[in-house]
Amino acid sequence: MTDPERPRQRMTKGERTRQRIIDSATELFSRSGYRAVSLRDIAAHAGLTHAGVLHHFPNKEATLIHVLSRRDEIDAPLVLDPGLSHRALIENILWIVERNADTPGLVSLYVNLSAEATDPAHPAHKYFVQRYRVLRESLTTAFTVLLGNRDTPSPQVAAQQFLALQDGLQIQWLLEPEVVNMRATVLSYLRGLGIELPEEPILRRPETDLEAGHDLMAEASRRTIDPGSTDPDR
Amino acid sequence: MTDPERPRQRMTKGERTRQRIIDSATELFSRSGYRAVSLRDIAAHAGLTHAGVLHHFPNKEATLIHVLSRRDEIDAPLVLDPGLSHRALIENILWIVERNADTPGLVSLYVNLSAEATDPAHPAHKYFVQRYRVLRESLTTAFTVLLGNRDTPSPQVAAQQFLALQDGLQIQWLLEPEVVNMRATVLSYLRGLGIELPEEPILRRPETDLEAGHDLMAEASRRTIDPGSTDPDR
DNA sequence: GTCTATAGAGGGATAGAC
DNA sequence: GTCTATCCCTCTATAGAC
Repeated sequence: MTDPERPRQRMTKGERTRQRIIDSATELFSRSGYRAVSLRDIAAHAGLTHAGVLHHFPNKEATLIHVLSRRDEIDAPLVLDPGLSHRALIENILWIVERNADTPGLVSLYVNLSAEATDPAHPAHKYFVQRYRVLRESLTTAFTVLLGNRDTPSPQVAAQQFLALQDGLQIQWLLEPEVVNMRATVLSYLRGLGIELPEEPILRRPETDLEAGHDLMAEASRRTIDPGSTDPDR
Repeated sequence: MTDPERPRQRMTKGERTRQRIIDSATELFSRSGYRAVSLRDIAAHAGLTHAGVLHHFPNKEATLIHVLSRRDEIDAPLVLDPGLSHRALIENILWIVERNADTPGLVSLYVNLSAEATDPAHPAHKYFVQRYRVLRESLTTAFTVLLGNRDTPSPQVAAQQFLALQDGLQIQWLLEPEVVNMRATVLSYLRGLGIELPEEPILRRPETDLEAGHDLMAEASRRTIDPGSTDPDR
């Protein structure tokens, strides 16, 4: 899988084009969702024709798979590293909430996709089912410790509430950014659970094992298209 | 506006067809969202051609407006009746949560539409902005009283959290209905706020002033198409 | 009130030139 | 590696017959 951190100079021309295509797909899917964006839209944004895009990816669905995979390469280590403390997991999620408030496009991508993907026929359906399973599991473990001997909510319910709160807030925030403070509202929920975190934003990205948790998407990808086989340049 | 309670016998043929079209549109939008459903899909489901649909509605957008208006005629009195007590408002919302768990299509409609409609260019954008404004306002007033002299969360934040929780839970529930109990999880949130409600479902629809709050959609409709002018039969 | 026919735009995907 | 050209499909919307 392409390493987004590798300097562009060291990439082949094909790799750079693939990168540009995924950048464009990310931005356009973010704005309007997967189904409403055409290959021609993506191609125009990336500066080539739709046939050019289909030289690098076998079909439209493959571009979506790559967009999601790349997000996971960046974020998965923050939440799936098994070496993470329970507190660090919550802090890292809070950091993501914080960063989201600066990247409305990214938020829009996940809001649109997670809604579309509730349809079992959607190409990203399995991906989102898997995603929420993994996140709920991690959070349930963390809350089991962090909630101490509280009896309500249960760690399982707290995990569902915590994730639901973030998703729901994103919709309200996209509709009216001025009236919703995602970070403060999530913090307030955690305080209600007796979990105190610093009021100030974290700013810098938390340090992580960059190799951790990269395979959240792996199963879903394999069921559809092997991303590795779609690069005719290597 | 058509009264959905009036017996079908007393409707003209045109009214019945319009009703069937809106029923079909509701079901299909619920399954796949607005943009992914075509007029031909709606027409086929309602048992006529797409040209037949366009005889009753000037364009696709008008069907969406009518679908949303009809939902509001049913649900708005439950949350916008000014004669409602603060406790009754929360109970009515809980009743809606309860009913939602029996109507996945309806849940899917709002999940898909509220995501699509975060785009300012979406025909239902203004509608959803308005919808959340009104709901937050009602809930803020209710929480101002119900939270007593708690200082955290503020009534405004509680209103945002309460709505966000419901929206986010719907996504998780649509993805994996077996692992999410929407009613119990919302109840647990309210208990955390010190608001105790009966553990058992409410079952029957709460009684309301059926005329209350019908104009949530009115402004948004007027800005696009006057629904009254689209029925050539009257 | 509903249909067929059609216009005109745009979608995904493929073949083959360069 | 990228293009043009093309196929074939589906979309929204309109015109006009019945």
